Amino acid sequence: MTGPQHPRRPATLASLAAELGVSRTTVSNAYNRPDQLSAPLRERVLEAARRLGYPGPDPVARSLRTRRAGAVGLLLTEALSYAFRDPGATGFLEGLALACEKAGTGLLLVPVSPEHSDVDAVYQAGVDGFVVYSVSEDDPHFRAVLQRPVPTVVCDQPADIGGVDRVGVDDRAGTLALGRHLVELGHRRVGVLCMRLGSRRHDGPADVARQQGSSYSVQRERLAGLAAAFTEAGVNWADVPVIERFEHSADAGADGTAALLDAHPGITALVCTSDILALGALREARDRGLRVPEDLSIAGFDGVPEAERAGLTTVRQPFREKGLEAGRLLLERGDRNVSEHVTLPTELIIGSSTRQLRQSGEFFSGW
Amino acid sequence: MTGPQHPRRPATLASLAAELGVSRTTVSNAYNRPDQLSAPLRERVLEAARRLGYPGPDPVARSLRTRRAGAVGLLLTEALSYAFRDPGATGFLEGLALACEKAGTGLLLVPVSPEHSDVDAVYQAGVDGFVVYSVSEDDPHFRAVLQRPVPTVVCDQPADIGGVDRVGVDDRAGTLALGRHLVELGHRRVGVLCMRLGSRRHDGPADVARQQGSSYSVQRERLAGLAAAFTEAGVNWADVPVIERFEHSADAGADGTAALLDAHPGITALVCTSDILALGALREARDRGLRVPEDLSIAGFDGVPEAERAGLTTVRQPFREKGLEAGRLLLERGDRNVSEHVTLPTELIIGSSTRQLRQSGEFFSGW
DNA sequence: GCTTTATTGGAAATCGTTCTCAGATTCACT
DNA sequence: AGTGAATCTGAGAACGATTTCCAATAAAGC
Repeated sequence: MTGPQHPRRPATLASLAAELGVSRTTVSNAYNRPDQLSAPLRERVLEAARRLGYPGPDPVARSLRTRRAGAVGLLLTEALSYAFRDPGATGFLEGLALACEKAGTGLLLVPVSPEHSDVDAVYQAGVDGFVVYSVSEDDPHFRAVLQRPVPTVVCDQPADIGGVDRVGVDDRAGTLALGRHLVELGHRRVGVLCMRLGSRRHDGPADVARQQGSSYSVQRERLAGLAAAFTEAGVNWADVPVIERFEHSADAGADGTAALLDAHPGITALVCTSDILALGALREARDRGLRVPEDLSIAGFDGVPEAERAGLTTVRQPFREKGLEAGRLLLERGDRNVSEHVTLPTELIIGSSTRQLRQSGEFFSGW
Repeated sequence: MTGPQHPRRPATLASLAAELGVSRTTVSNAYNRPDQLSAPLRERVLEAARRLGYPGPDPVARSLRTRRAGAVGLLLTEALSYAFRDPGATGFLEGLALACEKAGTGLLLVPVSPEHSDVDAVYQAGVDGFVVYSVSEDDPHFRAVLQRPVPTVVCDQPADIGGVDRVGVDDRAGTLALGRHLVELGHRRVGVLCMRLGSRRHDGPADVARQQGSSYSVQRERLAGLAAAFTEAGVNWADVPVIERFEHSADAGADGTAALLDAHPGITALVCTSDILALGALREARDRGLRVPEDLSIAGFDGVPEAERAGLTTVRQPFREKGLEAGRLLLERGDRNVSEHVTLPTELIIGSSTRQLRQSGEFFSGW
């Protein structure tokens, strides 16, 4: 097998044309419009290209001229590499990739590292549009994306950005259903473990003001849904302990659960606003000798495979479909002017991690 | 929050320069060489840019001029979307993404769908180099990549391509160790379930000729390692049934296992050349009422998290490191001329799915 | 006050295509 | 042979920036 041989001065369309004694147009047509020139001539051109090692029209020059890059950019939360560890993000990516491959469009992952905020990467990306996956409202990279004169689709957050499409789920309805489920089971003394509410690291209790002022609308909505469910059951939401964790990992979930249980040993149910956190909560509960769900009910959000395998009660959301839909919005937009908003449904999955509260004296408040 | 406003005729560097009454060079310098012009002038330029909605230098035009795209292309096996379902591929992607984000380089996923072989996508990609992940030797997309006058790094396969870098693992040594492990446990009557050996669909037995003629060097090597291990134990490799499956999924693994056990009920050990297949094998064995490892030993290859959780005996390979290394080879290559080959080590993980063969009469051949 | 030396901004060439439009050639048909 | 239609081909202008000189101005040295 012979390797690639690259002449030090690579051939261009012009040099090939000169070599053949034809015009550049002809060579260009040989590649892009086979019907615009005779078959033998076309073959002659392609043969010469092969001989001179001409790899076909330069993609960058072509993009400049045609004003089409043939790729969409993807801006992700956190570090780029993190996306491949998060099951929700990979599901989304799979759907988006599916839409892209169907359209023959490339998918450019924009390098974003949490440390140096090199917004440059966004300005450097040669793309026809952007998909933004779940970033903070004040994310500088997102700001940069909005500057670029290309269509943009946001998934999940930020919500309510004028002029851009959005696809998401009804987070509030999801946690509302989940909260009501727990209420029905008799739970009144609950604790909540949520994901980061701001861009700056904060690990600890989050009061109502912080909850409502969060720059992450998804968390805001999920907490609001829970608040509504418990408020309508007569619980004073301000008394419900909400613990926030900056990192999104099972370890953080376990750690947050420990803090929560230390401070509020009396809770009978723990709601985590993501499955990853809930998996950590399950671990921590077991490590403490608490039986789930006998001693403590635990619920999550997202419906990632690992959580469903563990029998977690959760709210399932269609990650893959979100990716597909985001791709569709971006790639199949004609020249519409109005922005579209798509909200996909969620589904309450009742697993074996929640159950009817034991009717033990004072805490029972059913019937 | 106000949305992005895009003037219908977007400003260019030239129009901005005209507006300000300065030259294009000055505007360009304001962005790229702040030290080349006075601070007040620079501020005046940036202010005007803000006012006119100029989003900064066009990335495509800049790429054309500077001959740098600021991105590397990634060519994957199969469909692009498949990569996000395969745990090995996601591990690799995570490592590669890590290397990219460190270098501030974008990662362009080249759209490849198994149906229409639109090699165009490869020629369309504006990138400074390619990473190719585990494709067939005769893959047309790969051929196209070799045509492009940019550096290329291959991960896993194809091996032995002149002029391109490669990173992989010693597959043969891995299965050699695995095979010897089984031999030590007393197994002589074994069956093998392997991944696709050719680009065209084929599901069924693969004789030695087909094994050695495979266009997938990874499978070739893994089978060769097994052959070596069992040959040195006195087993005639040609008698060892090897079943091939085109799809790479647990379902295919279960299905292949069923075929293998139907045709060769006497085997005491089953080696799968990937963990995904092995997970399906475990399921099928259980469905048949076979106890693993008491009635049948099962082993895999790759060391994906799910398999290790299941206690599978396997050969672990460092996916993430492969990605990191591939990125390093591509991004940190100075202007070296010789191609580099990196081989990372594997590790035999002995789980609970293999055990000493029961000393039952005629089949026992230990001591 | 005159020359030397930094500093700063500008003119023009270039990167490799595609596109428009007009001119040239071929071909069939009367 | 003449005509009109059909088919190809070619010259030049974009596309939007960067880069290499060069000229002009300002600061400094004697």
